[in-house]
Amino acid sequence: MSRITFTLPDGKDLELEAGWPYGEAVRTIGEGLLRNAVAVTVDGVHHPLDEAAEMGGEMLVITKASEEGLDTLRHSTAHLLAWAVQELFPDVKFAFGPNIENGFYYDFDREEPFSESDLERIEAKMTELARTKVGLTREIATPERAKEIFADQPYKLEEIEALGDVELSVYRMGSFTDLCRGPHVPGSGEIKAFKLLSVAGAYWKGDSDRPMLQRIYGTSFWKKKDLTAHLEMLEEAKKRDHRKLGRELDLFGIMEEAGPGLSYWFPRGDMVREQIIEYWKRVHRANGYRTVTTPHISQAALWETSGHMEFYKENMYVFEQDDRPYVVKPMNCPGHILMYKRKTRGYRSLPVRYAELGTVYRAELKGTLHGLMRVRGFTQDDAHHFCTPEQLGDEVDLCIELVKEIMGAFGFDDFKVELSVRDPENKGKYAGTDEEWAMAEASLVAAIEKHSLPYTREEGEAVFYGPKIDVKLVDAIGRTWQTSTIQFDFNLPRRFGVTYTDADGQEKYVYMVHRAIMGSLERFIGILTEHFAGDFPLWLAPEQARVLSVSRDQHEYAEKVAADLRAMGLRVEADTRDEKIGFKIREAEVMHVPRMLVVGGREAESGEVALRVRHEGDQGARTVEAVAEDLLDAVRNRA
RNA sequence: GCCCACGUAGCUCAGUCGGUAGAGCACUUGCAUGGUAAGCAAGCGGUCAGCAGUUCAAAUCUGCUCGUGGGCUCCA
Repeated sequence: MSRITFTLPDGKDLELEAGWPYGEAVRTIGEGLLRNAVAVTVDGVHHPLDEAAEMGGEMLVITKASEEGLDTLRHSTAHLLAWAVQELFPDVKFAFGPNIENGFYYDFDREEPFSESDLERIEAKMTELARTKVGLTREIATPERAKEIFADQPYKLEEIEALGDVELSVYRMGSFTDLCRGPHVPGSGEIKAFKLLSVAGAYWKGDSDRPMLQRIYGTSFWKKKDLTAHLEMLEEAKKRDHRKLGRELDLFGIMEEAGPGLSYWFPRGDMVREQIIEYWKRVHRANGYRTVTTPHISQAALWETSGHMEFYKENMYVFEQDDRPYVVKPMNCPGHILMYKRKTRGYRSLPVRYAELGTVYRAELKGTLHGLMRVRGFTQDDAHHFCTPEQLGDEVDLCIELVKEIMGAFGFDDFKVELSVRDPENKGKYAGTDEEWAMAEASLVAAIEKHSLPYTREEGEAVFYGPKIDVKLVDAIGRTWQTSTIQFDFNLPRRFGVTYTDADGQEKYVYMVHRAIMGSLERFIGILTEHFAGDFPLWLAPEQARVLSVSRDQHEYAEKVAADLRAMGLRVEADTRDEKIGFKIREAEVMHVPRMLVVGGREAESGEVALRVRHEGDQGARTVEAVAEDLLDAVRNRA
C-alpha cells in the first residue's frame, strides 16, 4: 500500500494510507476536529469525509463553526429540498440550487406553480427524508457518464455541455442525484433545523430571454436555536417595515392615484426629512462643498452629449416642448458639469466641489419598485469633485471621512466596503486610460486603508466609466444596506470637454468624482425608519414632545407650556382634547412621541410638568426649564 | 417587463355553497372632566380596485386593466 501526503494550512504534513477515507486524516489531527468537520478540500477540490483518498495535496478541513461550514449545510439542505420535490412531484426538472447569503434556494421547472400548501408538504417530506440519515456521496463522472445520469434533465445537460470536457462531480443523497461541485455535509442526518420561506419566479440563469422557473427559498442552521433566532429576526424586520411604519406614524406613503414609485411626504415625515437636509447641508459647507441647485428638466441635447440619450433612454422621461425633446433629469452630473464649465478653470482653483440634494426621476421597471427603497422619483445627496490628479487622494479621503461622519451621526458605525475594479480580461469596454485607472484605484485603496476599513476587491464589478467604492452599513438588526458610493468618471469629462489649465499652461481633463453618502434621501429615511423601528432620536423626531392636560382646567396651561417650548426651537404639540389622560398617553405612545409632558392640577399649580419618557415611563415632576434643557441638550448631541 | 400571490370603510380584518355587505379602531354628535397605554352611547362612512363576460342573480366564477407584495431582471 502506498502512502499519500497532505499539507495542512499551518505547513505541517500529514500522511495517510492511500484508499483510506479523508475522515481518517482529519481524525489524525484530532477527534474533536473530526466531530466538527463537514468535508475537506484538497487542492481546492471538495471531498466527503468518507470518500477514499487517492491523492495528496493541500488539505483544508471545513468545520461546522466556519462560514463555509454553514454554507455547506445550506447547500446540502437545497439538495434535500430537491429530493423532497422529486419524491412529491416526479415530473419536475431541476435547475440550480445554491446556498445564498442567509439560506439557500432551488430552481425548478414545473408546469403547475407551487402553492403555500405545497411548501408545507415539501417541508414535511424533507423532515421525513432527513431522518432516513442517508449519506451524501460523491462520484466522479466524465461528461459522457454525466449525460447518461442526467438524460432526462435538460438543465443539467445544458450545464454539462457548458462545462465542456472536464471531470465532473455528482452527489447522491438517497434517490436524488445532482450535478454538483460540493462540498456537502456527510449525510442527511446533519440537516435538522431548516425552514422553507417563499416561492418566487426566477429566470434560468437570470436571463429574461430564458424560461421562467420556480424558485423555492429556505434557510437552514446547525441548531434549532439559531433557526428560531433567524426567524425571529425576520419577524422583527416585518414589524419594522418602513411601509407599515410610514403609514402608522403618518410619515410618508405612495399614492395609488398618483402612480407607482412616487413618494409623498406628509407633515411628520417631511419634518424628519428637513432635519436631515439641514444637517447634511451644514456638514457639507463645513467641509469645503458649495451647494447648488439645478433644474428638473433640460433639453435632450444635454443628454445627447452625456450619452444618456443613447444608452439610458429607456430609463428616462422624455417629452416635447417647442418642438424639441426635453428630459426629466435622471442624474445631476451634467448640470454640475455645466456649472463647472461656465468659467475657465486653472489648477489653483481646484478642487471644485458641488453638492446638491437633487431630485431625479428614473423610469425603473414596475416590478422592481418597493416602498421607498426602490422608487421612480428620488433625491440624491449628490456631489461632484473636479480636481487634478495630484488631488485625487485627498478628495477620496474627504469622501470617506464624510461617510463616517454622516453615517455616525445616525448611529451607524459598522461598514462593509467594496472596491469595484475593471475586468482585467476585457479592458476594451471601459473609458479612460490604463494610467488613469491605476491612479484612481490606488487613491481609492489608499483612502480605504488610511481609515482602516476592511474591504473586498470585486474584479469586473466597476462601471464602464471608472472604478468605485461602495459602502454598506449594518443596521440595528444586522441587515446590510448599500448606501454610499464613490465613483471615478473618465467618461463625462471627455464628452463635455471638462478641463483646467495646469501649471505648465496645458489644458488638461479634470478628474471627476461622483459621490453620494445617503444615496437616496427617500430610501435612507426608509432605512432609518426600520433601523430605529420608528423611534427616531430626538434630533430627528417629528414631534419631540407632547403636552397632555389631565382635565379641562389645565388646557390653557398645557397650551402655554407647549408654546414656551416651541419658542425655544423645540417641536412640541399640546393635546387639550376632553379625553382621559390614559387615552392621550396611549395615542402619544402609538405615534412614538419620545417625551410626554403630563400636566394636571398639581403641575399647573407648581408651574411644572410630569415627565413621561417613551419606553421608560413616568419620571415624576420637573420644571419646564429642566425638561427644555434636557431636550435641547439631546438635540445638540444628536441623541 | 416576466412568474406567483393578493386587492372588501381612512386603518386592521370577517364575509359559508353565487342570493346586491359586517366588526373593531378612526371620524361626527351627545354624556362624562377623568392622574400615566383604549370612558359610555348614538350616528356617518363601501359602485367590494376598475372594466367586460357567464348567470334569473357576482364581493364570490372567467377574462382583461390598474395597484400592492415576494422574487427574477435592470441599475448606461
